Order: sequence, then C-alpha cells, then structure tokens
Amino acid sequence: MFILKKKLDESFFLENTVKVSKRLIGKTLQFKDSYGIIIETEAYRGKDDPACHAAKGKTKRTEVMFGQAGYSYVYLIYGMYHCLNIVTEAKDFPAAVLIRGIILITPTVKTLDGPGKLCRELNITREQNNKNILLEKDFCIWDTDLKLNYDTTSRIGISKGQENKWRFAVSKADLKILEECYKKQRIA
DNA sequence: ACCCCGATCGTA
DNA sequence: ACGATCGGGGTT
Repeated sequence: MFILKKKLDESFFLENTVKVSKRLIGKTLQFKDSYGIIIETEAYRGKDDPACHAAKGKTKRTEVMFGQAGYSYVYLIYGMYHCLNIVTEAKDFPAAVLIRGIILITPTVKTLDGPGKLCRELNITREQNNKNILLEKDFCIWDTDLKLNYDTTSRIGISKGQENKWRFAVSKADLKILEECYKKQRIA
C-alpha cells in the first residue's frame, strides 16, 4: 500500500515541534511487532505553552522533555492511561509531539483514535519512557511515501492554550480511504 | 501527610 | 454529563 523508507533520524525531530507534528502524519510508528500509520498528533512546545507539562519548569517527570530530540516521553494520565510523546527541538528547549492516533496495520488492523487507546493496544507503559527511538531496534518511526491531507484544530482535553491550533488529524476523506485499504475494524 | 488536578475513555 | 483511578507537584 505504501513504501516504508528509512527510520526517522535526529534532524527530523530537531525542527520546530509544530512542523514535526504535521510531518509525522502518514509516518509509521513501530513498537515491537506492531506497526501503525500515524493519523493524529499534537504539539506541546516550550515553557510559554501553558498546556505543555514543562510550563511549570523542569521536574523529575518532565526532565526528558528538556533533553535530546528523539527520546520517548511516556506518562500516566488520569491514573489509567498512558500517553506517548516524542521529544523535539534543541536540548534545554522542552517540547514534544503527542502521538494521538494510528491505523494499526500489524499484527491486526484497527483504527486507534486516542492516545490512551493507542498505548493500551500496543502495551506502551512508563517502561517505555525515556528511550532513544533513534537507536532502539523495535521502537521507532519510519518515513513513508504517504501524502495525506490533514485538518488543523485546537488540542484536545486541555484547559489552557486552546488559542494554539496545534492538533493535526488526517482528513475524514483520507482516513476513509486508508481504512478501506486496510479493511475497517474500529476498536470497541 | 494532605489536597487538587489532569495532553482520557467508556458508559449513561 | 460523569465517574474511574492514581501519580505528580505544591502546600501544611
């Protein structure tokens, strides 16, 4: 259906987080034997972004966001769900992209539309926090030749920072095409 | 030790 | 619209 090119390298994640978030649409997330096309992302960028966990400064939890681009930031939310982010931009500039949705294509086909559902299905937990996905063998993101249209909206579930339209989600039309390619089988 | 709140999700 | 469920971070 599409070509898996190379694993994304550090230069991809060193760019502005908003740009990286847009560019991640259509790329493929791999964790162990699970592969999924990224269909939804959000940017969290710097101490001046009130929705960013790093807005309150560096803490034990957010330390990874202040580190090198290409590391995973996985945290527990609402005591029940995990969220997967990839750290972006220069060291000491705290920023990351939240991976909010994928179309899982292996080992099963499922549309995972939500960060908690995604981590639950792939079994991504805090054990996967602070991993260098530029080096990990089975935890990485692949470049592809997919060109998808996406919508730009406010981020979901935040109380501050709605003015930044930093959520990017594959257009309904393109999502439908992708799901038809891979046989629709939405998660319950 | 205590309190508040949260980058969610499923059910009503 | 609401509750589940618990860790992070600030305050006492």
